[in-house]
Amino acid sequence: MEREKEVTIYDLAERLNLSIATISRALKNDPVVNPKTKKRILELAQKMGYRTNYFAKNLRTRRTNTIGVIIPRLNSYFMSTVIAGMESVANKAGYNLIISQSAESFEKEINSARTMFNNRVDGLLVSLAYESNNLDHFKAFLEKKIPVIFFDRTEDQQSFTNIVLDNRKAGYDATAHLISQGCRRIVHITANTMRNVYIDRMRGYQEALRDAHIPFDEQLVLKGNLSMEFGHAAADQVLALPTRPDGIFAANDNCAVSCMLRLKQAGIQIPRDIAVVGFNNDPVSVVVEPNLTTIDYPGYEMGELAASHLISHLSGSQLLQKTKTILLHHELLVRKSSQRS
Amino acid sequence: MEREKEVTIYDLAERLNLSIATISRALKNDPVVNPKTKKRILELAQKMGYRTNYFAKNLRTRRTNTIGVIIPRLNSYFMSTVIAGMESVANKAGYNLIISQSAESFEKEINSARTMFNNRVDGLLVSLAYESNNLDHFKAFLEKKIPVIFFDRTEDQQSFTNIVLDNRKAGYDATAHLISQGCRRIVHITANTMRNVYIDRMRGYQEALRDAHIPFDEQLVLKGNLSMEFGHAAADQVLALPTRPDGIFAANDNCAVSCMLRLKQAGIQIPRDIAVVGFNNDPVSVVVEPNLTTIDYPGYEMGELAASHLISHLSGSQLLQKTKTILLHHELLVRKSSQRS
DNA sequence: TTGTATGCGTTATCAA
DNA sequence: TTGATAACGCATACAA
Repeated sequence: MEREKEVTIYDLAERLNLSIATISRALKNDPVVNPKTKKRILELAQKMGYRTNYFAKNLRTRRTNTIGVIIPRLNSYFMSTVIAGMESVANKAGYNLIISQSAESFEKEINSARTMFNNRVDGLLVSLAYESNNLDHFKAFLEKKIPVIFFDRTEDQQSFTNIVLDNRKAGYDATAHLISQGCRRIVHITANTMRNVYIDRMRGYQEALRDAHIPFDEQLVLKGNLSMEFGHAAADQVLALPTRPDGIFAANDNCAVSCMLRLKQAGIQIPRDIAVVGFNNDPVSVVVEPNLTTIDYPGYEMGELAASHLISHLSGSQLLQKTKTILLHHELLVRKSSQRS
Repeated sequence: MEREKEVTIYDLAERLNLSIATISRALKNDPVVNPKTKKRILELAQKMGYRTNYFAKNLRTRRTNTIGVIIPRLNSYFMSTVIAGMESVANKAGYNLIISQSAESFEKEINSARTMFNNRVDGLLVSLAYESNNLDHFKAFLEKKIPVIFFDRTEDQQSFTNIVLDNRKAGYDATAHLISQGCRRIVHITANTMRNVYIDRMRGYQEALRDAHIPFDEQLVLKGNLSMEFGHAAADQVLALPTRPDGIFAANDNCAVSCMLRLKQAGIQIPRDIAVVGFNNDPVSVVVEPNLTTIDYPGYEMGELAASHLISHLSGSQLLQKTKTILLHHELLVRKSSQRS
């Protein structure tokens, strides 16, 4: 696997009878170097196929132009959209993305964090795993002043910036909508975790009930992993309840959809018997029949925002370096699955 | 953005009154160093929070342990599954993935290739853009003996390894199945590009027709970008045909699904009036009603295979370094959308 | 405007 | 088994 030798600034210097210092300056477009010589240098560099050695450069400058991304899973529509947004911004700014999946495991997340740390990423973008219950594995970044931004799946803390939806409000909106359609006995399908996004959506659900003077019934909260399989199981649970519910608010579209499919199999009419609202605006929501009412979650924008926020911080153009929470707007998209009137 | 200073092997050497050479050896677990001193070194390294400086290391060793991945788009179920498979293999082997999206643009793909080259990736995994019509932008890799593997979207060539499905066979299977269900007038919805996957699927379609003595009708081939929007448009075209087709083979599930939705809107019964087969086994195929018959495309396996193939090549454990084509197995999943008997 | 010299943190060669 | 030392390719402080 032998490599040919690379062209370096020494080679260029020798050919042009200049010092490597001048070459180096010319290559980074330093205004101090004579335009004519700069031109000669750049032309020769081009001709000889020179390419910057980023390892030497990084070794010198102690920056890597690399952003680490830790996410639970890549294979969801939402997450791949987020990554697409990040990649687009990062690429334009000359940053590379290194992506690692925690597979919802705390242990793997810790591992990923260490890898990112050892790879000396300039900054880190993280969406937490279900299992993660503390942020100790990010302390090292804090100590080295490497910025970390959490997005979507976050935790309340004072040390890092969070970028999230107003999940409480979104949960409220979804539930209030069901209530406005006449639902009184509303099931909430959510994740079996303390992760913020689910806690907050549930809180919104509860508040909407309270505001409508509907008593909260623990029995109507179904918890699982939000997979399509769990959607089926949830439907079975719904059907087995002594008094049939008339509405379902699911914390994710995939789960809502598979739940709908099972309910329909069982002869339930949607939305007449049971109205359904999901979360995320996954493309599948306009495939299922009736189309699923859902909360639009701007994944691409979230990715762009997280990346650009981090990068502007890194390039120092960010005045306010303080920790904060950034809220993205959501929107309730009303479709057939919930419209009774 | 000042950083504290890092612990280096010099610091360890000083503390232990050893040379950096010994430290370096101990850290890479060189058997030549005394077990006792090795132990002392590793303990101190741990205690002082030493971390390898990969830039120095890479600068010395001329390897980066980084794999570049260039793909058209990240936000499809198939592609994110592929990436997930790659990431899993790469991570275990100590490699990082750098991902770049070409957005189906030839120009951006060239750009991405250059970035990857400049970042000195150890190897490259590529799925070509719609627009790409030559591979000149990968010549630099060839010259530097940096291995490149193409997957899914490839091009016939002698220089690099391809990992693909037997798209011709898959197209044949899909079409033959429709024929077996009594279809005689079968539409093929495909991409507006010369990319291998689509050409081959179409070829299989034609061969299946020929074997069944059904004349090929150019009019029944609908070309577009395979988006959901195009699925709608394709449905409209189908409905506008003078003689109504009785079968549709679409080169991708998303498009097949949106086409089905529109046909149903128009009062067409599926599969009775028109039977439909898709491609990819996207989760949406079991949401649409009736469930979509499709070709199972093992994305995760393809990602794993591509990455492990590349890595074993890089680590030299690969005996056969010759260029070749690797075929993955596919499977026709027969569901309701095509079953007439 | 250009050049000299040094260090960034490793690995690896040669000696001891 | 360990040590001294020379690269690796670049950026930069200081000098000219």
